[in-house]
Amino acid sequence: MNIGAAARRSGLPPKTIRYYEEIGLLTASRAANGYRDYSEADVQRLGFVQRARRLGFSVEECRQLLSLYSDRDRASADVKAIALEKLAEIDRRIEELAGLRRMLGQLVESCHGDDRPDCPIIDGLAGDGRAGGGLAGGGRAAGAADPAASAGARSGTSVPAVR
Amino acid sequence: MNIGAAARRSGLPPKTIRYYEEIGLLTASRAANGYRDYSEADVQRLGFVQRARRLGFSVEECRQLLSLYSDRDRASADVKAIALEKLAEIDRRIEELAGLRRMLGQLVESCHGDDRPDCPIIDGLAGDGRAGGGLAGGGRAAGAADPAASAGARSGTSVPAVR
DNA sequence: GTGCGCCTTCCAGTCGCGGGAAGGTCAAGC
DNA sequence: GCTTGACCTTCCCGCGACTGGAAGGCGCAC
Repeated sequence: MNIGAAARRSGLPPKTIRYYEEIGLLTASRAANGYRDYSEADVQRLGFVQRARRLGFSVEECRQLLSLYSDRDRASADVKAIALEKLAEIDRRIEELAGLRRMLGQLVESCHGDDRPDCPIIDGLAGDGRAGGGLAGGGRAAGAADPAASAGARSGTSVPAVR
Repeated sequence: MNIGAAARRSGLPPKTIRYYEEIGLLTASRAANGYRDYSEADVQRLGFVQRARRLGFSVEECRQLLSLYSDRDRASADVKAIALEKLAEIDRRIEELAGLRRMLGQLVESCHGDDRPDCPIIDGLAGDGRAGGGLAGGGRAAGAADPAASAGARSGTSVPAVR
């Protein structure tokens, strides 16, 4: 099976499949003409990665999950641990966004939104000190309770677009 | 004021301030020795951008907000429109994450997490068809009701880390 | 004069791809 | 046999919003 067919069957664009091969996430055998050649099992793995990505797992996490996938002696606890951590990450991200939403919502609510220049949103951003929320300076954003020993990451948890 | 002092007062790292200058978001005058020199008004603008970024506005949106900030004839409606759109974006993102959370939560719940290899999480990712949620193939993720004519973007809404 | 901390520029890397160029391959149609 | 078009290959560049580091200049205290 050529890459195009594998792409249609797995839901991943050919470019992405090549990228995954380049970074060593997946492999593909080659036909005599140099074309990549995918087996049914390959397509299975491609679909596996596609679904894992759509659930919010990073490519590196997909690597771990793939290795567990093909490990017949895995402990489901190992899989669950990864999933639980991702779940916690998603929760943190939701909390963070909820905090943003709260602050921005307050500003928006207090703004008349007419043709006059007076604007509490601008004032809040300008840091006049009257900002209620966490807009001050050194503070932590919002919602997130703990310093969050977040895994080296800036806030992201990005997921591929569905098309 | 040198860049270091401006950085401490605005909450932005010097690297970021230079970057903002490079992309034309802000400007800085230069002292005789070639050092960047920041006025009080400059520091105000830096803080403005810092707070806007922390609220989830992209750098391009910060550009618009800055221009409204320094426009004495602005209509607060213009500011509010930007903020409302951002609010909607945040809401979409939260919905999307909530959908992920739901699906992943279901998988996690159904996994015993012991030392045996049987694992509904792996099975779900492997696409055995028994996946309840939106893991199938061509479908839309979860939560998001509408095709979402989302502004050219893949899911992101990233916010700078607070430190 | 020498050490330290600050400043400057430039280059490279991050993450997960997408776009597009330049060229090879294959099957269908004439 | 020849062309056409769809497919495939590799390669490099770009995104957003920075961060890290190298190499070198400046300012001030000791």
